[in-house]
Amino acid sequence: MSYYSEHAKVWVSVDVIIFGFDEGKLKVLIGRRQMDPGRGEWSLYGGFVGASESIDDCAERTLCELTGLKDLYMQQVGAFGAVDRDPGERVISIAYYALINVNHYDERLRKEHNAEWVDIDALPTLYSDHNDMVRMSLRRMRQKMRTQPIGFRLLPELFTLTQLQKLYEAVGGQEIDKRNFRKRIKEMDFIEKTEFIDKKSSKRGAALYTFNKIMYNDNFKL
Amino acid sequence: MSYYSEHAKVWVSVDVIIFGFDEGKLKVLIGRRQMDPGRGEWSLYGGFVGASESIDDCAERTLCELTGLKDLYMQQVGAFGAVDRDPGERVISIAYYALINVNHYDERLRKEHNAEWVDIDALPTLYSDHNDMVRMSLRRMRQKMRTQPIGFRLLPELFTLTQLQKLYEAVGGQEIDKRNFRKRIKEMDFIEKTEFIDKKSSKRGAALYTFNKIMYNDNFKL
DNA sequence: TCAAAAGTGTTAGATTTACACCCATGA
DNA sequence: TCATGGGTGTAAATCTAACACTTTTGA
Repeated sequence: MSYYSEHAKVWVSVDVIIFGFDEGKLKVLIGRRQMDPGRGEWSLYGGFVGASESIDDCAERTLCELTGLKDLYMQQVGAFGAVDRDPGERVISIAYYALINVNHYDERLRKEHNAEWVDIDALPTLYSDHNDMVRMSLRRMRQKMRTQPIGFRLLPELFTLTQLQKLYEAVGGQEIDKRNFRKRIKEMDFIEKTEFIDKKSSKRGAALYTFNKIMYNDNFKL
Repeated sequence: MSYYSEHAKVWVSVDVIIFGFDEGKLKVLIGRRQMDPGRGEWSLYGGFVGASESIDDCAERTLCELTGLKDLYMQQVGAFGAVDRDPGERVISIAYYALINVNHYDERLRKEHNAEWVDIDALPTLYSDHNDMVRMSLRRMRQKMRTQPIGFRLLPELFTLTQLQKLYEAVGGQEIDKRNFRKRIKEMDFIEKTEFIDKKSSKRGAALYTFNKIMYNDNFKL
């Protein structure tokens, strides 16, 4: 039985834009493409959608194959479907972005896949239309970040307000006034000051904060 | 030659959410599905992506087949890819929304396709995951409308400020203060008052305005 | 003792919201 | 003449942006 047999089938893949935050910079995880065509070119990670796999599952699987991590924050960006976007065959690809805490990403695994964290402002030319995908993901992620507290996914469990501010600056692409920023954060009751002090970043020490997800879900989620 | 032959291919279709504005209400164009499975169910219009057709082209083609119109405002919403979303076969579908001026849509053509304009607030249950697609399109369209003057695509060339306000109210789902609205519009120099007067809607007559696309593109586009 | 990051409030300006009456006209 | 939709301005409240100094402590 085949209702649609007169129509053409195509390959569908998923490409993931993996954002990380390290050394005060927003980074993207890219690697050298391991297959033809385009072998050796800088590229996003991706995978083909299996016959009995949802596209969301495919994105999660791809992400997990690369990082070993599950339950990451992930959002679909959209489908890229120019006929000749892939130099080999006609492939429609669906882009997803994910946010990871770089410290959760096993270095061994990273090296194994030849993956590299690259500064978002210093991205090389990527395979196919992957630069477009990154651009679009960044735009979406920025937008989301303005209205929802997703940034925590890029930070350690405990973080200082300076770290948080640097993150927002890196994502937004512009500096933020320290006092105004802290004022805004203080109003978000789901960002809680902990008893811990970070002594790494300064002599004086900075209070460590944490994101209370339960509080957020109960009291602030739309 | 086939680089990816070990991977499965799938059907990919496009579904279009066609928004119109009539009688002060935001409407969606839907029809009775003409093929199995699901024949006779309320459904969006869609079409399969051809082997040598980009997804954007497919969306335009689908839209044109139904309405006879080209160069409409259209935006991709995203890919829907649950394995069993289509009751017949595994089909991944990419949703696009389009904005049309209902007066440009030939009634004859509408009837020929058994298409109906349905109030966005009174949508029946649609085929497959089409209700999700509409919901998501509406969300996106709302968001876009807040920041870009796309609403004009839903109105006649010449429109009154009351019409424009009603449109924004219908899309946003809430009433707007008349004076504040007009103040805001007055600041948008690309909305120009014409010499024409609409006498249909009131005894006194209302000034007709138009959207100056060139002015907008030159002076306001980001 | 000093360099380096942490921490802290106030004020001016800009934006947003609320609100009510007169006007012109066709029926 | 009156019912109907068209058209207009001001003031309060809220939000946003600008701005500079003191604290702590390890080197």
